[in-house]
Amino acid sequence: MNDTTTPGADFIRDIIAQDLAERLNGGRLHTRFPPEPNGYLHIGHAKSICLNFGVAAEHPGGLCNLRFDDTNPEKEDVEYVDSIQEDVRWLGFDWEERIYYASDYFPSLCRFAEALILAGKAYVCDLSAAEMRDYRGTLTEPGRESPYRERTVEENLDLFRRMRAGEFPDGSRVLRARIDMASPNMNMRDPALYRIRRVTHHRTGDDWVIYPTYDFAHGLSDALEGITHSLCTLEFEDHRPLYDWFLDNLEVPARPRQIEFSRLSLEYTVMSKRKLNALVRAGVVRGWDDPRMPTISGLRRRGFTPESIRQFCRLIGISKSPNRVEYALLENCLRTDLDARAPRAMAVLNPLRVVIVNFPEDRVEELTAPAHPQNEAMGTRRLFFTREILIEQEDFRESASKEYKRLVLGGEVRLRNGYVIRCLEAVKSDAGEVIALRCEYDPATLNVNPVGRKVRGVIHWVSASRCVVGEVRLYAPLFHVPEPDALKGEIAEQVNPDSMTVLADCHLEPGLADPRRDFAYQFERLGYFFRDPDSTPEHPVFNRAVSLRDTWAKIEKQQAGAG
RNA sequence: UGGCGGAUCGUCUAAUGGCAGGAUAGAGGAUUCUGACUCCUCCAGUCUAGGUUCGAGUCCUAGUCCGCCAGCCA
Repeated sequence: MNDTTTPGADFIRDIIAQDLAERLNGGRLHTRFPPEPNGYLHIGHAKSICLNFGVAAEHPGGLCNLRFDDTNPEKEDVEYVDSIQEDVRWLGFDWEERIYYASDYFPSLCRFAEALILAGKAYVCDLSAAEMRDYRGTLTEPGRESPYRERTVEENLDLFRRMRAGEFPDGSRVLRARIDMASPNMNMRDPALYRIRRVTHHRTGDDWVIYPTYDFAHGLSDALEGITHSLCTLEFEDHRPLYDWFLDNLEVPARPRQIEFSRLSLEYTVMSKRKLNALVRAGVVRGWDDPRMPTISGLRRRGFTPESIRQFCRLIGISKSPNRVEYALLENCLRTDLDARAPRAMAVLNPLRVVIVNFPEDRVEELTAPAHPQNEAMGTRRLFFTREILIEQEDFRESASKEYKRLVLGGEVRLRNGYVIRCLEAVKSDAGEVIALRCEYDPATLNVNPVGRKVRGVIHWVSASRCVVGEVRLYAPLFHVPEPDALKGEIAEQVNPDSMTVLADCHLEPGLADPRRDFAYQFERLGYFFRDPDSTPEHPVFNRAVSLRDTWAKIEKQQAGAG
């Protein structure tokens, strides 16, 4: 897939181009992707990754760091650190040697804190969390100044050092910036800079009992790394004055600029790590990488390609507008990518037995089919035609209007990559259901259309004896409403109970016994399918990443609605 | 009754005072050994009301609606 179609300039790229033109920061461009390692990355993070790494790659000398914003050990874990790196790499981005951790800056941050204390711009506050909330005021009323706000520099320095030395219990004191308790911006009402937490950190162990807050750590980490453009989502807009306040009041080596954009919302799914975590914990999905999850690992397991996700991020663009992107757009990106590249195969999901009465019982005929109908370079594959074959149950009707382009009693269809067959008889059970078909084949129709008559259509099939039996999992959206965030109550109780359908008696063409593990196949007429890691050599398991566009299903639905 | 931000086809997104364009979805058609892909055609939009201007999606004024903010989360 061509990654460069529709470059899609946006307001952030415009700002950056202008900054570069004005030789701001000496003409340097340096961004960063700053995840907190407290969960798996999702498609919303992909948007940020594509922006940050993308914008850096577009300019000569542009760089993008990977930085873990690991300032809250209570929620963080190395499991997430590892998965995040894997996901960013898989998406196709490279931070080279520039992998950083906010926790690496804890000593520097401490020095910054002391500098603020020395300047009379930070103080140790003994208010409890509840008292602090009370003193903070409300959205419409100013807050009140803490009784500890006027401590001397010496006292503050002493207290802060003793906080760090572990002399005080958890939560008993915080270091606060001394700004303005009457600010209409709540973030400026003497925000907390450091809190006491005796929690083992996944990188620094028990070295620290005080940890910096996001606001204090983030902008200063940016400055320490020489970041020029700090791109983040809209909910941090209110934090920008504070971000700038730290840069203005401390001696920092660089002057990064924070720019905010809208986070991604996708129809029929949730995006908050809290909610995704709840789904995992409640067991309604099989893990962070469940193919129904909007996580990078879930999309990967489902069969999405990095290219399709990057293309999606390109198409949705970057803006500050509220948005909720249609799920169909994501699916379309995958289809477009896979249509060009996915090898073709045949698989029957709901089998119906067909006996070719004029084909000898012991004969096995080898057929050749292209791996891709529009791309000869992808080569060919071998199929086996036998007296007994399997077709899709829904590809046969005893009678149907001529709009139905499949097999009917007495009618002819072509078996994809094979012969034309005519249905002579439907064999029924005592209950009256069709359990098998008796058909005859026309030996003159291999790679040749019959003369003087037109077949109804083309259906897929597999040999009943020369095939492998496997499992196929079909997926529907995790939620049945386009905006699940608006649902009330426990998120785990709201998931679509039919979000996964397991078909255990699927018959696949022989080549699928040992499928490629890096890429999806197109099962012709059904969609794109990707081998699931639950597969064993004896029992392949495939996930349907996305169906093909299904015009017939749409017609049938309309007719059902009209009738 | 506080602060910050946002509003353009159904959806996402361009247009930086000068032809409202693209993508996707939708409708119709062509083609077809995938009811796929591809190709062609069509439908469809500037939140409201005033104002400035030769000219406004863009600037001004007043509204409306939506989002975020009262963690020692990020």
